[in-house]
Amino acid sequence: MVVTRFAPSPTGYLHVGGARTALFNWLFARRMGGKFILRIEDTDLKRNTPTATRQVMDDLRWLGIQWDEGPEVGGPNGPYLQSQRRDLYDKYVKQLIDEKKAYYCFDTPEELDALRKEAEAQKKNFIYPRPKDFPGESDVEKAKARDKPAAVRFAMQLTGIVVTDVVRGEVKFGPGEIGDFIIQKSDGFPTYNFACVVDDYSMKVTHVIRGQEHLMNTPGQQALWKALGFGELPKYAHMSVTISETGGKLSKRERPEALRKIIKATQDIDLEKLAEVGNITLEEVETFIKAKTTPDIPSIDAMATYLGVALPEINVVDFFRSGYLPETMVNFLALLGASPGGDREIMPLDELIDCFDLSRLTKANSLFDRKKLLAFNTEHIRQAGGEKLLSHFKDYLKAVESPVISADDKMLEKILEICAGARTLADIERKSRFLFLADEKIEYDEKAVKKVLLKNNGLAILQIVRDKLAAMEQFTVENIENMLRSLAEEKQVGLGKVAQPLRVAICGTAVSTPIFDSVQMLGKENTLTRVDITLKKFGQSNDDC
RNA sequence: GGCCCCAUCGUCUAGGUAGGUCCAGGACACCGGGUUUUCAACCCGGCAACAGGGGUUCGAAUCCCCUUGGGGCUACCA
Repeated sequence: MVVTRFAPSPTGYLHVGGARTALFNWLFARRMGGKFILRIEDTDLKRNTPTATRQVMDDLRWLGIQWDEGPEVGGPNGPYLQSQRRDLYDKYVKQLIDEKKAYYCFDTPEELDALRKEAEAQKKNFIYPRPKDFPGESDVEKAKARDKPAAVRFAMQLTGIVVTDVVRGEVKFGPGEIGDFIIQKSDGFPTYNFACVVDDYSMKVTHVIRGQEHLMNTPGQQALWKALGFGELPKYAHMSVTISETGGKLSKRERPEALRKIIKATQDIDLEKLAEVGNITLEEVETFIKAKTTPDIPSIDAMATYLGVALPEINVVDFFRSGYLPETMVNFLALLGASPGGDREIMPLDELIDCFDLSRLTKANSLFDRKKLLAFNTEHIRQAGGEKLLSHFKDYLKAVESPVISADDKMLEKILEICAGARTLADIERKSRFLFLADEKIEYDEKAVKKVLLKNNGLAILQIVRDKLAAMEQFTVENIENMLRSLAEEKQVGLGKVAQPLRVAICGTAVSTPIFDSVQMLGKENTLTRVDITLKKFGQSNDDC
């Protein structure tokens, strides 16, 4: 049976690169009728974030990626947190040491650094100098007494290694190219390369599908696998890497960097206020701008919101909060660096699973194109249809704490219906939120006011519209439409000339749900109140125009 | 610096494993036009690529080599 796994380290939110790796593993397992395991690689105490595991699981679930074994669901090969598997790693480390396939070393970071610098100066690859005789337990005691760190290194095989990769074919590594790497850190935790091998074996993983950044780890892991006597190797598939628009691997750093750029490029920013909204000190803001430190994600987000700027989405939650559907993400990610062949693009999940094939993975790196993602989202919103879209929309509204959440299902369905063609859920929320604000809380967009109210007799027309609305007995979409259309005809102007002032009056902005429906949904009373407020507020300034 | 991977329109890609059906197809973006009560959506049309150089072959986007360019790794991170 095919067994795949996704093994993130809990250092933060799940980002799209990780999501893609998880998705490919999951898709392949589903396709082959196999199992998909979630394993948390929390062996680096310094980098772990307490909430990260929770976050990653939430994000995977939002995408619809269910794990058959792993945290919370359990399974026969647990525990699924590496920090809880120390005994297993210790056992294998001991085995390797006993068999003289691994040895203790006591170098300080400074000593290693010096060796590395020397190698570089000689234009050579750094290879750790393996001692002739491996240190024994007594040496470990001695080192500890002198406060020297004791780590364990794997005595790497000296012959060359060939990695057989499903997407790249045979990749050869010459003899002596891979040095003795550390398998157990001085804090007693295993390193990634070691824990990964032990776990892939003990969890019976058959296919290791991961990013190309791991290709260079593979010869070492393969050698370890053999030294441990684990038998037949799993199949390896190293996928292309996702590149960002700014070049280089898509990384979590991009959001803070984008924010830093914006802050630097903007004049008159109240740094104290910025620190306050970001819940950090003024000093931290300053060091952040100087690119010396990076605040936490919530701080970054809060500051961006305060500045009213949109940062590029990187994490799965970012896309959720920007109004993308999980179906969009899954479809788009499944096709990034992979292709079903032919012209197929927008596909439902079962089809995605059906056509998934490791041999269709692309070798070249691919750029994450947000514009195309937007197009995918537009299409998926269109295709999602009633119930599913409604449920996604409600999830979204809750997450962004929109006032629109106060609407009942019928109302939300109506909004979704009249917003057909929207690109994101955020668009729909933006267009409809005016319906759920108090009449006196409407914020007027300066540009919109200038353009449609203070020009071309906007206010005068608005007054006429107001009177006609007030006189209307049946406040129906049809009547509202007829009234506005005939008024436009009467005045010999386009419908926009009479509709836009009304729109700005009730929404404060030039963009909203279609005007006839908007007015009807708002209701006669609120509409008139808002128009009156608008007329009063901008009435005087009309004289100078 | 060392090692490794990669190379078709601006972008994602089809075609490449079995060379001719490819003066290279689709999608997104972009440009032009249409539709339109805003923003979208929608409809029609257009622009646009086999990185360069050598081979092999009757014939190469497809096979080989070199150059160039991009990316990755080079941690007691994963």
